[in-house]
Amino acid sequence: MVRPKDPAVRTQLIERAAVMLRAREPITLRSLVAGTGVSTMAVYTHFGGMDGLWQALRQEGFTRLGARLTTVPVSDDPVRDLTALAAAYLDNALTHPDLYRVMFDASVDLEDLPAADATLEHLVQAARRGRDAGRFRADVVPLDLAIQSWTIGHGLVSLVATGPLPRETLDHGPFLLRALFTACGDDPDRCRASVEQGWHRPAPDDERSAAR
Amino acid sequence: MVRPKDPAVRTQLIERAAVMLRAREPITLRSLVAGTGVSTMAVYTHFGGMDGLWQALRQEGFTRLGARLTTVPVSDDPVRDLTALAAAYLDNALTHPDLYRVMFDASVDLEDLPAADATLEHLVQAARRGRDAGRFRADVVPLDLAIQSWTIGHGLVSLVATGPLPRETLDHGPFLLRALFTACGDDPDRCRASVEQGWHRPAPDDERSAAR
DNA sequence: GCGCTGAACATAGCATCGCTATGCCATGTA
DNA sequence: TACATGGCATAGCGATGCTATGTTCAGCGC
Repeated sequence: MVRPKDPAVRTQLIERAAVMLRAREPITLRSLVAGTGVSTMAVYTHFGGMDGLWQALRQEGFTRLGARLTTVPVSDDPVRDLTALAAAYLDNALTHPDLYRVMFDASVDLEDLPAADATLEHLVQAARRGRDAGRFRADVVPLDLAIQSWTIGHGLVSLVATGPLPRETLDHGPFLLRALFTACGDDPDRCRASVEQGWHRPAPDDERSAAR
Repeated sequence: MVRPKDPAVRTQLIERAAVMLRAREPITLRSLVAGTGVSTMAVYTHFGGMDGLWQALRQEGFTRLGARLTTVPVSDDPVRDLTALAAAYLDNALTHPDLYRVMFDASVDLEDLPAADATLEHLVQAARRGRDAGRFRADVVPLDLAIQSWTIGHGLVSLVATGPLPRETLDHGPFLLRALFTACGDDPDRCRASVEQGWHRPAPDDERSAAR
């Protein structure tokens, strides 16, 4: 290693790609490096090609999603928190719809699995706290409940963001979450209150404003 | 119209594109027409370009899905039928994963909405029968329940087919459907039995064998 | 402190992509 | 039967991702 590669170039290209993605501009090898001062070869030294760039974009998407989920505060009501996490998931996906599409459009890349698992872990923790707090039955497996919550969130957002259903479809979220949580043993009335609070909790908008 | 366009060419190209899709071969204008005897211009006279071909492929996917759902018999147990429809939806998506991806990957095309609605209509009918039969509460809106079922099915299959989760994730299907149906007023015990029967009902394999 | 080494980067060119311009020809009509 | 018209084949264009080749510069041994 006689001449280290400049990490600033890497982040610059990823950032520019994310901006172009949001602007609905086609991301092309030449259009990506145009105006940056770097040449097309930089994409190959840093990412190994366009495929590597897309993979890096997926990582960036999961990183931003993880940062967004981290802003969800932990309260003494795990069901409310779990709902808030789901709401934050939907909000993030609709705030960065193109990035979200990139994260799940491409064929599965094993390099992306750890990032996806890290995302899921947020839900697993909340599910575990809900079980330990007695809101869910003792035989509820936190990972299973997390996957089921993720299924509802991902189903909703992909049918709306990249699918044929209108945005109002997201209003089914609280009902679906209540159905799930109640089936896991939560008291219907408490569940309704918790989901109501978690769903409508105003999302911290630092992420949204900082991203623009 | 002095020289009518040959409809056989159109179906031949769509069929070939579907085969190449299943074979994981990249579908290219030139590779598509290679060996068919027709030239690249045929794609433009019949589809107006590659975008039109992809749209035709989406239509084909919805058509096959609709045909698959039609094979689900109507019984005297609407909840079982609704579960069987969901199971058939998953089965179809996993039988034609690449076609399924094409159906939902692309940006929403207003031309595709009627096809998607026709798919949804199967679920709406079953939901309505479930409500009229007294299995669901009278205030259950069939369209809402259909959308909620679709959300679960699409969430599961896209997290598995084009996402990071393993195939066993589909086993969460019955639990999620029971949670949903029970939340709509179905008796838990009857619901469990109906979902069990609908989920494990052997899928008619004419579609699967005919497609290969 | 200097020259060598090798990786990062710039440039040019290749194969292939989707698409279009153009000409031929088959076919329905007068 | 002669014509007009739209389907289809051919050739070529701009743009794509990628690679081969040359240049430059940071880091190490002496």
